Amino acid sequence: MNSRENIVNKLKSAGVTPTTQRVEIAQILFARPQHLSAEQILKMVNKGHSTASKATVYNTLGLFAKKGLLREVIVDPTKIFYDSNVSRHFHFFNTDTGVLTDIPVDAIHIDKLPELPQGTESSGIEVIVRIKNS
Amino acid sequence: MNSRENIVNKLKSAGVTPTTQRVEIAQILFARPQHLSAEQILKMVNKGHSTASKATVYNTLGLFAKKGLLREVIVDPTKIFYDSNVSRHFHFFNTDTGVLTDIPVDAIHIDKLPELPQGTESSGIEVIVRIKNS
DNA sequence: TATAAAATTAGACAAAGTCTAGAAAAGCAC
DNA sequence: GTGCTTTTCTAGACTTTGTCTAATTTTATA
Ligand SMILES: [Mn+2]
Ligand SMILES: [Mn+2]
Ligand SMILES: [Zn+2]
Ligand SMILES: [Zn+2]
Repeated sequence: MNSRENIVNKLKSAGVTPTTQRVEIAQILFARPQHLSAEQILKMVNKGHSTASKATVYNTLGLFAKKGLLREVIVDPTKIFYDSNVSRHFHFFNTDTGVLTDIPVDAIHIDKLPELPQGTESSGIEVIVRIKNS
Repeated sequence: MNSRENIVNKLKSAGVTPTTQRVEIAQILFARPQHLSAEQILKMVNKGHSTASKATVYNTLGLFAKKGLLREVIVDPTKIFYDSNVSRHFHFFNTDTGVLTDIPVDAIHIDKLPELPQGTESSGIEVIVRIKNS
């Protein structure tokens, strides 16, 4: 399913040249829907057979996000989470454990959206439910 | 209205000893509803008559947040915003300008809240509408 | 006023992320 | 394939936000 061939095609379709490093990073990310930080990905890549530098990992994650292959989730003040699930959904963030979990889109209903400030357009609505262990 | 006396009482009511530095920081913050970063506050304090160290500013903001006098808003991966409006409301975040703006609570209607993961309790729902200049 | 506890400080330190300049790889024309 | 250009990758310096430490100062209390 997420064979190397599939990943290569996914990158090509998004207009991203499938280099060794990018394919390696993509294989880790797109293996399943998950939330990973840049430093986690850096470590995971360098445990595998090929390697990538810090700069390449950061550049690649930024590129993937720009091309819509990844979603950046900003909930933890110390690091960005990269979400390999780019379909519309929301998040729980457990402040005790630092774990991010998905909330299916239909589990929350939002209506009566606010009027945007003059001269701006929306680039997405985020809902974060902060939770703690009880 | 927000005289020194008022600020001192506000801190005392929250169980915070009103030291010189804390009162100075509080006067800046509670002058009006606003969203400020720690570094902005540090600069503002040290332009005034009294001063405070970096460690004290960070400690004070953390303490105020813990005591419910401030709300931390995490939308910008590079810094925390401290919101002097602790009443329930949501935010626009303009990714082009870095400016955070309030959305009144009644401008968004959320129902059908998700079930929380086992063994957790909610500590607040955040809605962030990311916007960009059009 | 004496003592203990709480708060402040300078500056070292940590961690995430950015930048630079050179090396390597990829793409392209022939 | 060869040469040439453009893109990508890299190590490591650097930046920024934020934390920590150990000594000093302030505040609370008896
Ligand atoms: Mn940070
Ligand atoms: Mn950061
Ligand atoms: Zn997600
Ligand atoms: Zn606000």
